[in-house]
Amino acid sequence: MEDMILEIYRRLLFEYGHRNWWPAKTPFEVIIGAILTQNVSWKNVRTAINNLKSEGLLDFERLHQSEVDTFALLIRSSRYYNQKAKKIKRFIDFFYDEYEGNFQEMIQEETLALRSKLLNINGLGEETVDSILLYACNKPVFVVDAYTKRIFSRYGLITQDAKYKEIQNFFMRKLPHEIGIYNDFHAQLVHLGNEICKTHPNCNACPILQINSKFYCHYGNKKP
DNA sequence: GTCCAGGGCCTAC
DNA sequence: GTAGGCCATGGA
Repeated sequence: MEDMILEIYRRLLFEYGHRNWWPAKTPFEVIIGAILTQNVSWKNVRTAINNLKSEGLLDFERLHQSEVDTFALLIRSSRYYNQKAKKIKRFIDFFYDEYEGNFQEMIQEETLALRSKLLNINGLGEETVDSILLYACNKPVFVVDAYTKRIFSRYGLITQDAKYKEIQNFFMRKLPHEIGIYNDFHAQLVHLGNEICKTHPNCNACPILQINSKFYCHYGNKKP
C-alpha cells in the first residue's frame, strides 16, 4: 500500500474517533504539561498539575513571581522535579524577556523561528518544543515521541536508530500538512501505545495490524 | 522487590 | 557524533 502512514491514521481515527488533544484546559497548562511529561507517565504529571492548580500557580504571572524552590516540591510526582522546576522557570523567564508575558505575541512568530528560540532554552528538546508548538501554539509540526518510534520501528516502517528529525520529516512528507491531522495522529499513537495495547491482549483488534498481515504487535516483541 | 514510563543535558571518547 | 551517566516518583 503506497500511502501506509495516512491509511494507518484513517484506521485509528475510524476506530477511536478524534482524541481531542492535548489533555489541558489552557495553552499554559499545555506548556507546563509538555515539560513535566518528559520521561514519565501522564498519571504522575496529572498529580503535579493538580498540585500547581490548587496553589493557584497554573498561571503565567503567578508562576513568574514564584521562586523555583517553592513550586519544585509541588511537582515532585513528575520525577526529576528539581530539574523540571528549573526548566519551567527558564521557559517563563524567556517568555517574559522575549514577549513581556504576552502569549499572542509569542504565537505570532513564524514557526521555525519560534522553534529555534524555544530549542535554545536549556531543558527543552525537540519533542517538548514541538508539543508546545503544536498543542499550545497551533503550529503545523508533527510530534515524535517514544510511542511513535516504538510503534513504527516495530512495524518496520522506520529504523530503530532513526533520529528525531528523520522521523518527523518522514511523517510530514507522508501526511497532508494539516494541523488537525498532526494533532490527532500523535494523540492516537499515545492512546494506542499507552492504553489500548496494554489492556488488549488480542492483537487482531489493533487497527494498524488489519492493514498488512506482515505487521505484528508493537506492544512487546512477539508476533501474534 | 523489580521494572519502567509521552526526555534532555553533560561528559568522555 | 554518540554511548553512557545523571536526574530521582509512583503504579503495576
